[in-house]
Parts: sequence; structure tokens; C-alpha cells
Amino acid sequence: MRTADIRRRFLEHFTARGHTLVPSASLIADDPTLMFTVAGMVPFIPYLTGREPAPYPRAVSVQKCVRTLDIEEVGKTTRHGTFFQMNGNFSFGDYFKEGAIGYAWELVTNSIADGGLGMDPDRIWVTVYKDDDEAALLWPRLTGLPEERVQRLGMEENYWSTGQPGPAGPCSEIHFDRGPEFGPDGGPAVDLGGDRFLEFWNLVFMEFQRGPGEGKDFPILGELPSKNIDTGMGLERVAYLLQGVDNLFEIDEVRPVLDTAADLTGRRYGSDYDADVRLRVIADHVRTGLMLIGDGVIPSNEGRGYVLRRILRRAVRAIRLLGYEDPAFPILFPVSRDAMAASYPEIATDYERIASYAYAEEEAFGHTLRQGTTMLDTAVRDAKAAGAPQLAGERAFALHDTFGFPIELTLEMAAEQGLSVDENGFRRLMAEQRARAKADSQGRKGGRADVSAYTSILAASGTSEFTGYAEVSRQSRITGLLTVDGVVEVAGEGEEIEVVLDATPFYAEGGGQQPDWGVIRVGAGELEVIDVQSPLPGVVVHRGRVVSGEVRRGDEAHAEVDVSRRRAISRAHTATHLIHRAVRKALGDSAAQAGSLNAPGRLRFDFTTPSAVPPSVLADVQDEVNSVLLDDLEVRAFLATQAEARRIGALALFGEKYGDEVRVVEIGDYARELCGGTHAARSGQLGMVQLLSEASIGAGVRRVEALVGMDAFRFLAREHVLVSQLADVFKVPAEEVPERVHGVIERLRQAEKELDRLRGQAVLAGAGALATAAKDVYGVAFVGAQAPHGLSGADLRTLALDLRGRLDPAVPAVVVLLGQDQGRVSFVVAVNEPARTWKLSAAEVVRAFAPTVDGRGGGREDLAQGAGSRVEGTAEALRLAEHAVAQRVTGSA
RNA sequence: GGGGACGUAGCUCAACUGGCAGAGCACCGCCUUUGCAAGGCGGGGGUUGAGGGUUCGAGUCCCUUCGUCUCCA
Repeated sequence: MRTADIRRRFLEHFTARGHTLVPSASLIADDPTLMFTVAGMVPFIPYLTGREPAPYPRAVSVQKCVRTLDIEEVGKTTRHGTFFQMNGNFSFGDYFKEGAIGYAWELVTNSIADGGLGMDPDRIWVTVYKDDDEAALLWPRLTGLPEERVQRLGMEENYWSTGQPGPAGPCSEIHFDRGPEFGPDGGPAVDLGGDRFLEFWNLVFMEFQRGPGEGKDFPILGELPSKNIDTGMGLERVAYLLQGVDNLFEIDEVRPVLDTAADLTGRRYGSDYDADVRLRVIADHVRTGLMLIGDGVIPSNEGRGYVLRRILRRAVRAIRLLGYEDPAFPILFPVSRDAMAASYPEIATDYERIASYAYAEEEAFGHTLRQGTTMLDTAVRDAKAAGAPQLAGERAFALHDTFGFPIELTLEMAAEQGLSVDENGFRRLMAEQRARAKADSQGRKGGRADVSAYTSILAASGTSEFTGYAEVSRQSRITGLLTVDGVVEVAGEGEEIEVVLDATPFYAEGGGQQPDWGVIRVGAGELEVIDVQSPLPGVVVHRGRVVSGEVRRGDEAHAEVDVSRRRAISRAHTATHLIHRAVRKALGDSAAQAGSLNAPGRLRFDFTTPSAVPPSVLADVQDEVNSVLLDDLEVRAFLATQAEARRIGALALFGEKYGDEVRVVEIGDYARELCGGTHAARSGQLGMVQLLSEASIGAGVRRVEALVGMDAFRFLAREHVLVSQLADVFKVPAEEVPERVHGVIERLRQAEKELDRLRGQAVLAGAGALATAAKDVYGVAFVGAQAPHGLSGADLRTLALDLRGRLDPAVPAVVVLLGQDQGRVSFVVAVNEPARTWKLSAAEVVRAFAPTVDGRGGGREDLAQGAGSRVEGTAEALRLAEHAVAQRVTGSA
């Protein structure tokens, strides 16, 4: 049975039983504490914890998930994969254990013709929590399962809770017996974690409220007012059971990639364990990369983007280690796309964009690999030269840390050179780095990193409503107050605080739009707001300083947004939509928004496109946007369902919440997209839009910046003045300024070169005479002279080198020149090759006479220079230099 | 957020403990040669990312800043 079939059967089974179908949420979790959506229940957390009322009593979903915690295990075991899909049915205070067990059993054992999965009931085993007598009784009673195939396990296996106070409860797991060839008899309780009894569905019965405690050690505070069901069936696991293959890498959605990789590298899957592991890694990581980019994650050096980068690079590394050197993603990604498109059509429609990131990343990694290889070669050479049998851990770590060279490759390539690597040293350094980063983040706790303070405010006071679309000031109440020390009741003048209101007109930074500023007044004081953030969905935090009086939790407050700032930001945001639309019209739909910044009067807009945008296209975009402003279109915002929004063609960005209702912003009939930001009322209010620059900010992503309204006007006015001034200075019409400047620069260069040439000639003018005046000092041709005044140190050097060149190269020669320039003495000593074999050193000669001119200097054996301040010492210095030469020659002869 | 590395000619990179800014490719000219990566000779091309500092002297050392790469969180 194809994976897409299992998925469809699951959804149909539960929708037929009154469950609301909820589409998979984005892999980018709507929770700042989570990197990715790591489990099927993540999108339902607010309902399961009772933080928000559930909009439906029962729900069913197939949720995309990514987990990278055990990334090192991927490919080595049958079940670790970084991307997987969780089938889940949920009940929010509706049915409980009996319903959950009954529905599950029906789906698992109903025949395929009846829409079930058609598993053999005789091969099903279940486990329940040891004290959950209710479940232990229900299973045999509802399903006819023999009691001996219902086993009791402890807290570790069959009890569920989050790490924090909140809901908890026993769970019950359904296993499939793969047969005696996979392990011993006796059921999952005996073959715990083995390959024979494979757990594929976990039913969680949330019935208790737990208190604080570590791990599984916490008190039960009582029963939940509303008992919930949360189940998770690993789609991949079921697929590999039903498809009769050995692991999740061999199912229909993954295997094609594995086979293609095997073909590319000339391997036969199943013939070599190490190669098999690598093939499985490739298959898994390619799929994960595809799905992550599909949900809007972009490879980068931090956060989610970094995890994605690591996954992609691990895939590239694996295929390189299998001996394939050419770009592999352009071959592998389309295969993965075709395997996944049945369940996720957007992967196919959006493929061009996804591919551009993936391919670029492979190329970028190729670059770092080439650099790293050179570094590794020198490291290997050094080690061999030193006679060391192994590469130091420090070198391996430096390669990894600085050049991104993976340790596996270091091991492999060192081995080829007959060297081992000090892996323990490497691991120690990695651990140190980890400890450093951790210590750092611990040190800064209490700021935004820790959201628990906000969670408690949310729990106590509920969500704060945003009213800023319709109004810019409002009466409300302070429901939460924080300082650096945490939650407080009151804050006095001068304190930096954070305030939460029950309802606020302040826009929290989000969607690229900068936060509002303004003031919050209470009876006894006033708060100046300079930042507004939403650390958790539903919580709006106003940051600022108490400028007078005091602010107290519970105070009635008057919140007032700085209107001119807000308007300037709104204009920028509306302009961003127009630019987005115009760019897409000009470049095609592959030019998708990749980020934006909307600040007062100016904006940045990042979008994906394979290459630089020609200036002519930018000019067209700017023209078009400004003509739309002149059309003075009405800007309208309204709520719509996802389906409606899609029908009317609203552009949806990645990482949008898949809530029931979305906000659509449309500008006349010109642009329409999902957006939570604030906007101008009519396009005419923008005045004008001026594009400033276009640049690359990374592979496949370009950024344009623009000014809006008065800021755009002032910019142009300034430029105009500048050009007028230039035209004035150069005495030409404005259009001819560039040509004129070009000409002037060219002439200046010519003049400088000519000057240099003449200078060189002047410097060398006396060289011939000086050379012939060389003195014989015990067999050494010695030239000692005062150069003409005004020569720089560099000039002296040129002269000295020229002199040295004029002397007989077979005869030892020493040239000593001193010159004066602006009250300082500079000097150069040059020594030729034969003189050096006579142990004459230029640096030594310099040191011999430098003190007589109060100078210092030094240099190499053949050329040395320096400078001093005592002009009167020049003649004496020359004598000393000659003396030094004489002494050295006679002393060593 | 915390570390590490790198910014030198159009490109790829050299330049030892501070001491003459260079090579290969590309470009231009001339010569040779009817042959698809042609050879020879000659030539142009540099604010060593930017700004300070130390020093007789900074591509090199120190500080600031911008950019790129990379590891950890």
C-alpha cells in the first residue's frame, strides 16, 4: 500500500467518524521555543493544555515533522529519520479511552476493502501503563484481543507528560509482530526496543494535572476538567510494515532517491553496510531538505537555517564519500519531489524556488570543501614532516570549526595518507566549544530567551487583543509588568520595564514591520514605549522606560501610538506589497518574497531570483509602482478562510499559520496577499517610491531597498542639489558630468604616472657617477654617499638597488646611502650576493651607524633601512658604516 | 547570542620572526604560425575592504568598522 494511500485512509477513517480535518501545519513551529514541528500534536498544544478553547471537539491530521536530535543515528537504525509524518486523531473533552481504542482498532484491522489497513489481528500486541486498569480492561473487551497480548509497562514507556506542570496521563501503544525471525517471543514487554514488536501507534490519554518535578518524578495534582486524546501513528512505520520492507528508507516515498543515489555512485544497495548507511542518509536528508525549504526555511548560519544547512551538507558529504563528485542535488531532488508530490502538491508547484536554494547550497559546500582540502593537505604534510603518526585533535578541530570541514572527511582523507586522527582530542575541543556557548546563553537568561515569565502572564490574564488596525489609542488595563528581575507589581520612574495590556493598539514587530512607538499613561505615571514584541502568540509586550511617576499592575492605562511613525511605517509596508507585485510581474512567479523590513519611510525587500536583476528591470518596477500610486487605489483588509484566500489568488508566504481565518490585504485590483501588518488607506498616500539599490545578500536571494513618501522626495532633492553642484564645479551640463569626471580621473592618472617616471629618473640621475666612485675596502666595492636632499626612504631604496645592480655582480659590494628630508635622516644599506657569502649583513651595517643619527633601523641580510633625527651625524655615520665593513671583512678573513 | 578564519591585480592565490607587493590565468600590443586550451617577446592593470594606532618602516602587529566563510547554541 502506498504511503499516500495509508495517509488518505487514515484521514477518511476519522473524518467519517466526526473529526474535523486539519491540514498539516508548517514545519516552522508557531512556538519560539521549538525549532521545528517535532510531533503531530504540536499545532494542537493550545487546545490540549486548555490555554485556548478548541474550535472543534475532535480533529484529525497528518502532520509533517522534523527531528534532528538523533541525526547521527540516521541510516544506522531502521527507525531514525529526520523527516517523518505523524497521523493523529485528537479529542478535546469529547471521547476518551474507549473511543480512542475503538477507532484505532477499527482502522488497523478493518479489511482493505472496508477502508481499513487490513492488519492481521493475531499479530497485534498492545501495552498499557501498569496502573491503568481501565485501559487494560478496555482493550480485550472492545477488540477481542487476548488478555496475554495486553502487557503492562512502567512510567518510562507508557506515561506521557511534557517537562512542565500541565496535562499528563498514561498512554497505550499498539505494536505489530513482524515474526520470530526478528526477535524472541514474548511480546513488546520482553523484546523492548527490539525489531520484532514494532510500535506504530501511541494513544495518549491526558487525564491528570501534574505539578513541577524533574523527569518522570512529579506529583499528580488531580484530574483534568476536560480529558483529551492525543494519538500519534508514525506514517513511515506503518508504511514499511505494510510494504513489507525493512525500514523507513525503503518505502515508496524514500526508496527512489536511495536507488538513484546508488545508481549514481555505482553501488548495489544491500551489499555493503557502510555504503548502505550512506545511501540511507542521502535518501533521508534529501527529503528533509526538500520539505524544509518547501516550508520556507533557507540555509543560513543560525537557527533553523543552520540545521537545514547541516542536513543538506551531510547529504552532500555522504555522496562524496561514496565517490560521486559532480553536483548530485539536481538529480536527486527531482526524484524526491516526484515521490512526495502525491501528498504535498505544493512541493511540485514551488519546486523551482526550492531547487535554487538546494543547488546553491551544494555548490557553496563544494567551495568550502575545496578550501578545506588544501588546509587538510598542509596539515597532513606537517604531521608527516614531524614524523607524527596521527593528526592532532587541534588540527582536526580547526578544520571543522573554521573551515567547516566535516570530521568524517578528515578521518577518511587522513587515512588515505596513512594517518590516524586524534579523535578524542577533537571531541574534547567540541565539548569545550559547546560548554562555552551554553555558559554564554545561561548567562543571558532572563531576557527574551526565557519565555516562562510570559507564559505565566498568559496563563493568568489570557491573550491581549490587538486593536491597532482600527485605532491608534485606547483605554486598557495593565495585566502584566516585568523588569529585568522578572514579574513585579510596580515600577518607578527611570526603570526599564515591559508591560502587557489586555488590549493594545500597538503593533508588535512582525512580518518585517517595525514596532510602533508611543506612550502609555496611567493615573500616576507615564511610560515611553520604544519597542513592542510578541514573544508568544497572544502576548504583546511593550518595552520602555517609566518617564514619570510609577506604573502598577492592574492600572487603568491609556495607550497612545506615535501616529506619524505608524503612518510612515504603514506607507513603507504598502509600498513593499506593490514592489513585490511589480517584481513578480517583471521576473515571473519564481521571484518570491524571502524577507522584508518596513521602517518609517524606508523598506528592504528580499526576494529569490537566480541572478542579478538588470537595472532596466528595476527601472520598470519603479515606474510601475509609482504609476500605481497615481491611480490612488483603495487598500482594503479583510478576513477570509484559507480556501477563499487561495481562490482569489492572494499570495501566501511561507511560515504562515494555517489557522481557520487569514487576513488578506488588497490594493485595488493590483496586489493581494496574506498580511497581518498595517497599511496606508489609499496608494496615493504613499506619495512616491524610490528604489535605492539592488544587491545580493546570499546565493539566489536579492535585496532591493527603497524610500517612500517624504523620505523619497528628500532623497531625490538632495541628489538634485548634488548634481547641480557637480555640474557647476565641472562647468558642464549635468548630463556630461560622468564623462567629464571620467576624463579628469584619466588625466590625473597619466600625470601621476609621468610624475613617478620623472621622479625615478631624477633619483637615479647620479647613480652612474656614484657607482664609478665605488671605493675598494679590503676587496669589497663600497659605495657610501649622501643622497640629494628631499628623497624619501622609498626613493633611497630604489637608488641603492639600482646602484647595487650597476656594480660588478662577481665582486662583493656594499651600498650605503643617507638622505635628508624635512629635518630627518633616512638611510638604506644594500649588500650583494657575494658580499653575503663574506658574512656582510645589511642589517648589521645599519645597526652599526644608526645611533650616530639618533636613529633606528633594520631589515634583511641583503637590504636594510631606517631613519633618525640627528642630521649632523650623517658624515660620521658614513665613516662608521665603512669602518663596520672593513672590520667585518678583516675580522673574518 | 558566543567563538574561529579570511578580505592583496578582472579571476585564483603567493609574499618567512614587520623590511623591494608578486605568480598563474585573463586583458592589450608586436612577432611567429592557416588548426579548435597555440608559441615567443613586450605592456597595461593595486588606496593590500575602510578608518585609527604602534614603529625608522605595516599587506603583516593592536583597536574600531564593514563584508564573506565557518563552528557551537
